[in-house]
Amino acid sequence: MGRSPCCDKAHINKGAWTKEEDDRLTAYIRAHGEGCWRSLPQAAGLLRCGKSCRLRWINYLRPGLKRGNFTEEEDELIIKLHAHLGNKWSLIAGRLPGRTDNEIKNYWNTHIRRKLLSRGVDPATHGLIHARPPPVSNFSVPFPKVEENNWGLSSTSSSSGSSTRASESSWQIHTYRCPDLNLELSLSSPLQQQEKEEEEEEEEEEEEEELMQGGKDSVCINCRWGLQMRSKECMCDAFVGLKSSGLLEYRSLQMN
DNA sequence: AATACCTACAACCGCGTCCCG
DNA sequence: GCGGGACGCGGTTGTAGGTAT
Repeated sequence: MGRSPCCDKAHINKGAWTKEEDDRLTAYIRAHGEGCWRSLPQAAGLLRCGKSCRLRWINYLRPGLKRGNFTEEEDELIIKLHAHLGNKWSLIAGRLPGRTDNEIKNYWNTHIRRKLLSRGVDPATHGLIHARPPPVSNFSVPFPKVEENNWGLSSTSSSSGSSTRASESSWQIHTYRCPDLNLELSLSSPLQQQEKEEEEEEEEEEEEEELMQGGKDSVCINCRWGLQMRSKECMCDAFVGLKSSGLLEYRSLQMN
């Protein structure tokens, strides 16, 4: 059962790469180019798994890689892209020349998460930590009668698995949950649902372009709902942009 | 100086997807 | 259409080096 291992683990090196291994891999790829990672180790005389070679090449040996600290501009770009794309590190890396997905992922988990937390922003959702629930009058959605604590000031330790180390355990992310409701907001008209789906790909590309141009008319959902930011300056740019060219539309509200 | 704890990041693992026969 | 191999991705772990006690 299960897939066969990618290589014979009994006869491969693991752990940190040596200078000699790096040199061998670099020399081989310079001579023969990338490709067929599975057979590369043997051909290059390396006792490594093909995956390991690929990772080493892509993350460290490949020419054109930027090493060293991320700039403030890169930080902000990563935050914007993450708000837009989520944990699609490879897509994010594609927007940052010279940076690798692994590097960005690590940087996110070690630096940017903390940076966002210090701004009062939940790095997982890009929403506010300790945010007050929006005034009920702003909703036309008929929620069930609210019981005590029904906004469910829920405490969850920050999300992403074991990278949330003990040092972060003191952080409690408080998010307001709608009681027993999985409320999915869709911004599309039900009548146009099918067309919309077909257009989504195009729009996504356009949005990405806008994003790259500085988020154009993006306004964060918190501003849209008139929520106060904890810090004085609004960080709309850090959130998924909702186009300010039109009102937030609830034409299609799906309650699951 | 010794030890515990923390941080950063390189590397590994397993799964999903793609491609080809 | 199906199955299997290879690749790519994201999550997770291991560990070296730094800092605090």
